[in-house]
Amino acid sequence: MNKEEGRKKVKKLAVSFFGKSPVIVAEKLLGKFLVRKHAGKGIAYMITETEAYSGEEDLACHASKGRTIRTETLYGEPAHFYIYLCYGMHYMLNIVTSSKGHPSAVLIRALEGIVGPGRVTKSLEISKNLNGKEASAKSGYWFEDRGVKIDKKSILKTSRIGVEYAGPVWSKKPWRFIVDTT
DNA sequence: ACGATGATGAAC
DNA sequence: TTCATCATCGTA
Repeated sequence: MNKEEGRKKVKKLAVSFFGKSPVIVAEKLLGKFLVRKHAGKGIAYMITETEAYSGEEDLACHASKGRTIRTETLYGEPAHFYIYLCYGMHYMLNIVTSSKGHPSAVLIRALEGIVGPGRVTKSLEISKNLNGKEASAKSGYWFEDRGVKIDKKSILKTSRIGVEYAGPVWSKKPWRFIVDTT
């Protein structure tokens, strides 16, 4: 056990953490850490902004198109990464939630000091080859609880970004969660 | 305000 | 096979 781990309790998030509705998981991921194995050590980044995408009925969720090659990952096991290319240049990092057969995921929109979903994947060198892989030491990316407690009152909830096409009902769902650091 | 840039799904 | 669309970002 190294010094950092000795000071605070560090718990890797289990599959069961992700086996819930994406709205719950999205909020609970704030203050948790995304850890990347790089150059022989784990570099941890605190998660500060997320969005939930929930099921085929959610017209903003890619699963609203039904089961396709692309959405297959969303229909799979929770705690697996769902990565796709957006606007031809940016990879989006999502983690599958809920249970197998129930397509849903949480988009990681920002980490501490890295704001924006495209910047997150660029900074951590995440690309499509992580799609479908489980969050684990084996894939090189996983999640940890490092004992940071986020006060409910410092969590900002807004509608999701860039999903106007989903119509008023779904684009206005308050499923974007941000740690208010002001 | 706008162009970059390519996978995806739906139409034909 | 073609076409419009897109969970964005850097530059102006």
